[in-house]
Amino acid sequence: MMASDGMLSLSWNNHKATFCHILSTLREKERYTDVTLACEGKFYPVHKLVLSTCSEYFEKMFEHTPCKHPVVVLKDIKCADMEALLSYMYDGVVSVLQQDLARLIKAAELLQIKGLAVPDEPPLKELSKKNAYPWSSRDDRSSPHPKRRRREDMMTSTSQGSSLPPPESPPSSPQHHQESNQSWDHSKSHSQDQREDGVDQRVGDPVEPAVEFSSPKQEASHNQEPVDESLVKEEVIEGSEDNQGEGMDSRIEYGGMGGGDSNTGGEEQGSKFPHQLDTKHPQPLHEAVVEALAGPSGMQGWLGTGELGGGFSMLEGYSEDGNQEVHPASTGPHGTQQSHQMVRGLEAASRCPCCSYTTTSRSLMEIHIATHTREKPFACPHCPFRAFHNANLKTHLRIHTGEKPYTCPYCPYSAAQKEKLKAHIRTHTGEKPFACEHCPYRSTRKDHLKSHVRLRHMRRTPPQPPLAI
DNA sequence: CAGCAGGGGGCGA
DNA sequence: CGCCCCCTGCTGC
Repeated sequence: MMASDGMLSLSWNNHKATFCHILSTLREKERYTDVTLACEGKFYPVHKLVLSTCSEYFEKMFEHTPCKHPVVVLKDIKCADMEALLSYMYDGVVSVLQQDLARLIKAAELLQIKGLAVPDEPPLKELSKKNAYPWSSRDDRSSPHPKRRRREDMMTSTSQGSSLPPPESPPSSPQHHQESNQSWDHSKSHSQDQREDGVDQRVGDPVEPAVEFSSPKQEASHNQEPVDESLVKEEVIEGSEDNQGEGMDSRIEYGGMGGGDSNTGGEEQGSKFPHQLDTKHPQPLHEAVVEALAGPSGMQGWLGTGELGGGFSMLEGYSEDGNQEVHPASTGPHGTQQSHQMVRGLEAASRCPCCSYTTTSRSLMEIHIATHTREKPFACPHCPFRAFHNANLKTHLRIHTGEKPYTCPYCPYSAAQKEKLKAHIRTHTGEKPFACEHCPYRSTRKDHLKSHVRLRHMRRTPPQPPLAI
C-alpha cells in the first residue's frame, strides 16, 4: 500500500485466500493440529487457533485447558454438522442442504460459532447467504439476530456455552467439502502429545479459592443461572506432574518441579512414550510433542469420569491407542446418554490414555481413570499447593511452619522430611550406596548418580558418534 | 566453567 | 518411602 515518511507498506494481495487455503491444507494433512474434536465416534484433528478464532466457546475452553492436545468430545453434535462447521471455520464457507440448515445452525449455536450463531466481528467471514444463511437477507449478516435470540433463549436455561442443549433434529448429512473421511481409526494415531504435565489444575474447582481461577467463575457469574456444575467440571484439568507447557502456570507459583522439562525429564519422557512419538506426527511436530510429554503421568487432560462428567465419558475404544486426553464439551442428559451409548458400542479391551492400564470393563476403566482425574483433596491453607494425600500435605505444611522433626544425631541439622535426613546422615557416615556402572564414582544420592551418568557417560562420551559415521 | 555435593520441595503410592 | 528435580555453593581444572 502506501507509504509515509519513507515507510513502505507491503501488502499481500492474496493473503486471506492463501492463508485460509494453507490452514485447510494443514488440517487435511493433520499437521500441527493440537486438539481433536470427537463426535459420534469420529475424530477431527484440528487447530486450537482456528477454533478459538471462530468460537468464543472454544476459546474459553482452551483458555482453561492447559492440555497440549486435548480431545473434546462433542456429544450433541452430529458428525456431519461438525464436518460442516469445520469446513465453515476453515474455509469460511459451507454448503448445506436446506433441510439440514436448522440443525447445523443449532450446532453452531451450541458451539458459538461466530457468524453462524454469534455475531462476528468486523472482518466477517464469507458465509454465503444462499448456502448457510438463507434468511440472512433480512438480517445483518454480521449479526444474526434471530440466531442470537434463539441462543439467548437457550442460554437462559443453561449456563453459557457449557451445557449444551441437545439438538433434537435427526441426523443427516449436510454436504460439505472435506472431512468426510476424516474420522480416524484408532490405530491411526494421535497418540502423540497428549501429555502435559500435570498440574493439578482445576479450573473452576469448586473448592478452589475464587481468586485463583476466577475466569470460569466470572463467566458463570455473568449468567443469571446458577453455575452449572458440568460447566465447572468441564474446565477442570487434572494434571499430573510435569507439565511444561501451559499447564504449568499454577505450579510455577510454588513448584520446583517445573514441568520436568529441562533435563532428564525430557529424555525420560521421550523414551517413556515412544509410541506417541512415532505414531502420528512423524514430522516437525516432534519437538513440540516431546515438549508436551511433560511427565510420566502427565495427564493433564480432563478425563471425564462417572462422577464428574455430566454428559461426558471416556471413549474407551479411542483410548486404546490413544493416550489422548478427553475433554467434555457438552453436557446434559442427552449427551450423557449419547456418550454412554457410544462407549457401550466401543466396549472392548481398552487402555487408559494415561498409562498402560488395560481392561475390558468400562466401569473398571472409569474407576481407574478417576485416579488420574480426581482432584487433589488436600489443600494448603497458606499457598496454592494441593496434594493427593494428606501425608503429602503434612509434609508440605512444614515448609510454612518451619517444623523439622528429623534431627541429625551428628550435627544440628534437621529436616522436614525423613528421607532428607537419611541422605544427610550419609554425608556423615560416608556411605555411598549408589555406584556408577561405568566408573568408580559413587554417590550418596541416586539422583546425583543419575546426573553423573548423564554428564559423564551419556553426554560426554557418546559411544556411537564415530561409529555412526 | 564443569562437575560434585548438599539442601529443599514435590509427587505417587 | 523412594524418587525426581531444582537450586546453590564449593572445588578443581
